[in-house]
Parts: sequence; structure tokens; C-alpha cells
Amino acid sequence: MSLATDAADQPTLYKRIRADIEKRILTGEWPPGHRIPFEHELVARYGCSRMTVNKALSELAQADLIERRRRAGSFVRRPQHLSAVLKIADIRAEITALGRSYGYELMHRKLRNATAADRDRLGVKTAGKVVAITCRHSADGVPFAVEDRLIDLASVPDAAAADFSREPPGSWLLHHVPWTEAEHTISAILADDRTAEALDIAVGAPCLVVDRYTWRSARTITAVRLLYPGDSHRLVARFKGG
Amino acid sequence: MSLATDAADQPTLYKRIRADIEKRILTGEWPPGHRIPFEHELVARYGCSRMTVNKALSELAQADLIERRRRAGSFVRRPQHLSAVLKIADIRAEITALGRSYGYELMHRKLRNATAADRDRLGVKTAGKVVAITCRHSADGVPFAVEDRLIDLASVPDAAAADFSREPPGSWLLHHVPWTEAEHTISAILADDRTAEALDIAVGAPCLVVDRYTWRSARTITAVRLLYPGDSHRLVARFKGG
DNA sequence: CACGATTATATGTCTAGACATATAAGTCAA
DNA sequence: TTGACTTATATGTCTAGACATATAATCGTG
Repeated sequence: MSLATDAADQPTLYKRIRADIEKRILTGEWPPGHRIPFEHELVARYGCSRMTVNKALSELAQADLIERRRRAGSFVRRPQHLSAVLKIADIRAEITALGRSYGYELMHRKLRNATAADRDRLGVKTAGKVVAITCRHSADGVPFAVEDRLIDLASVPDAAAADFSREPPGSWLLHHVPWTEAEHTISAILADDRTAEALDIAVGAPCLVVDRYTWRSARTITAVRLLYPGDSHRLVARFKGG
Repeated sequence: MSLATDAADQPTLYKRIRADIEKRILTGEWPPGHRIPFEHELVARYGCSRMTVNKALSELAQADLIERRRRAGSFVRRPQHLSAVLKIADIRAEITALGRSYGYELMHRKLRNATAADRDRLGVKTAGKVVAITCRHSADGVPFAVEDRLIDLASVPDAAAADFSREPPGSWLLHHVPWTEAEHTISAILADDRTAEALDIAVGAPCLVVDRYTWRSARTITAVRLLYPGDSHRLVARFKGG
């Protein structure tokens, strides 16, 4: 196996060590849970000081590829479920960053006691109040996405008084509430009547769905579903590797 | 925005330095483009060795919060409004990591001179040979994704002789070819006849599409389109935030 | 066997140096 | 003014140590 780690392309040692390990993880040679060699073993193998392998392993840990446990060793982490990592900041920022004019429209807002469905969606057990919001984002006047959001008022009491008629809830939350964890799920569905009308597409047209759940230390903050027209809009990501 | 930077919770010095700088960036005190203090200045301010501040700054750079330029200094980066960052390693590793049995089936393989469409898709101008592959991945015997791939033989001559009847091309490439950059585009379409048959779903059912382009220093390696059943399959991502 | 105390060990952090390298800035000649 | 050359400097990488700390493993005791 000619490893993709070419000494000429990887001038520095710690990067080579990191790349070697990363490759073994990504190809599945070292599956999740596998204990990677101890620092002192890597020191021996690469003939370098401990700080050098430590830097390589620290970066892999920062990138969540491995988990390091004192006395036990370093272990390959379970891949982010489906090995997809997705970040979405804020649709308003996203659109304005593209140099397009941003439009926002609040379609529905309601403060209510959480229904069973709401509690299920937010993953909370106790009764409480929630804010349910439906709104639409547009770019250059064209529908860009519809948003269907639930905010748990037990976690974010300020949201009850927030004015979402001007500011999109995503931006408001980003500025007012720190979050510690989030999960995205991407899928595809066919547009139903309501969605088709809101996005100005045909009923039965493909839609890209992004479901996002946000937590602050095990406490759900918000659950949001974003629907994009599937054929026109695309989530693009560019990233470095090697 | 109450930042979670508590000196009592940050016992180690380099974490404190990192948190101090991060706080100034996130609060806007140091706006994008601002030059943060030189390492030797931070060494003086915190009374520690250069390696300690270097570790703090390196982690901030790895997290894309700052950009470091030799001789110039370290600068606050523009916030990443990039809509999505996505990593996908290898479907085989993905499925086996989930504890499901992986199945692979080569449906079509052809070595040919690049057509105009091929050249367009790969973004190359000159004529040359390509390998076109269609294959199917399954998990526990159920179709998981169909893959439609083009490999530029000018970039990867070994691919001409590779045996893709057993090993999926994605895994092979990962083992044999280093890449420096990649781009993903996610969209949604309706299944056409061929796709529907391959995925064992209905014609017109929603499909999740991941288009991936991979380069090695400005040279295209491969272009691949993955089609997933949109209603059953989901790309899930979980990540930490601040 | 269950449980608490001890020990061994891998990682976590840090130091005070070293040399390499990219590049901003300054210098000088055409 | 412009281009080529030189220099200064901030970061990049690395070493050979050190002590701290969490914890898996072992041992001893009831």
C-alpha cells in the first residue's frame, strides 16, 4: 500500500505522524474504539521527542478524531455518526455574505404550553411553555428557505419577549444564547402543499431538509427544521485535506 | 452574551491564554483583521515560555479563529459564514462503523477517452483518459447509496489497473491518492428510473445527492455523485460549539 | 467476594533553549 | 519608479528534559 503520505509533500514530522494516523482511522484500518499506539511507542517508531507526537495527537483530539484518556491511552472515536460534520451559522449572514439582499418574513408565532409533540421534538419530559415560529427567508426576493422552529422557554425565557417580526429567531438566538452542542440531520422530502406554496415551487418537488437541534449542556434550547428548494438551492462546502 | 470563561474553571495557563483571546474575538473587542499580540508580547504578559503561548495560538488557528502569518503576526479571521462544512470519509468505513454489514457491487466500469461532458465535470481542459464507474453500496443487504464516479487518469494513472470489482473506488483512492482540497454540494432530486431501480425505491421518490470533487493542488482527482434514498437515509452530524 | 487503599502509568502541561523558513520591509541599482 | 537583492523578524517545528494528575490495575483487608 503506497501510503498517501509523501515525505516530499509533508515536510514536517508531526504532520506526517498526524496524517499517518488519520489515514488509518479514515480507511477503517483502525476502527472506532481501537487504541492507537502510546506516545512512547510512536516516539520509538518515528525517532522523535515526545512533544512532537504529542502535538500530532493533540490536534487529532481537537479535531475529535481520537479521544485521549489518562493512563488508558488514545482511542479512535466513533465517527460523527455518519461522518458528516456540518456547520450552519445563520441564514441571514449566509445570504448577505453571498452579496445578495436578505429578506425575512414572520409567518406565524405562537406562545403555548408544550404539546406532547412539542415535548417529543425537544426531547424534554416535563410540561412547560414553548414558542413556535414559522418564517421565511429570501434572497434577492426569491424564497430561499422556510423555517419551522420551536424554542424551549424553560431554557430561554427571554425568547418570550423577543420581537421576531424583524429579526430572524436564528440570529436572535445566536446573539443571546450560548450553545454547547448541536446536531444536524440532512434528508430529502417531497414538498407538501404548505411547503410548496411558501417556497413557490411545485407540490411534489424535491426539498432539502436540515433538522437542527441545539443544546446547552444537556438542556435543549431549540429545534428547527429548514426546508430548501432541492433543485435550486445547494449546500456547498469546501475544505482542506491532506 | 455571557461568555463561559472562568479563571477557576481554566486551571492551565495555555487554556487561559486561549480563552482570553477567544473572548476578545467573540465579543468583538478584537474585530476581524485585528492583529493580536505577538508571541513574545504574550510571553511577557503571562510570564511563561513561548511554547505555552504557541500552543494557545495554534489551537485558535486550528479552530479557524485566527490566521497566522510568518513575519507578519496573527490576525483575527472573518467569521466563517460559510454555510456548511462537511466531511465524508468513506462509505465502507461509514457502514461498518455503524455495526452493519457492508455490501458492494460494481455495476459498470469503463476506461475511455474523456468526453466533453467528462472534461466539463472534472474541470480539465485537455483531452485524456478517464475511468467511469457506477457502483452500489448496501448496508445489511439494503441499498444504501449508488455512486457515479469519474477518475482522471492523468492525475491517478494507477486507477487504470485497479480492481474495482472488490474494493470500492472511494476506499481505493483514499488508500492510494492524497488530496489537498475537496468540495461537497448537497442537494435533493427526484429519483429517475435508473436510480429508483438501483436503490429499490419508487420513481419520483426524493433522493439526497452529494456531489464531491477532490483536488490535489489544483489538479482534479475525481468527481463523484452519491445518491441516497432521501426518506430513509439521513446525513447526521453532531458537533460542539461555544 | 466486595470494597478501600496503593501503585504504576499514560497523558497533560510546561520550560529554555535551538534552528528553519517565509516574508514584510528596507536597500540599492537600473 | 521599478525591480532585484538583502535583512530583520515572527512564526513553525523540534528537543530533552521536568513535574502534575487522573485513573486502570493491583493488592490487602474485612
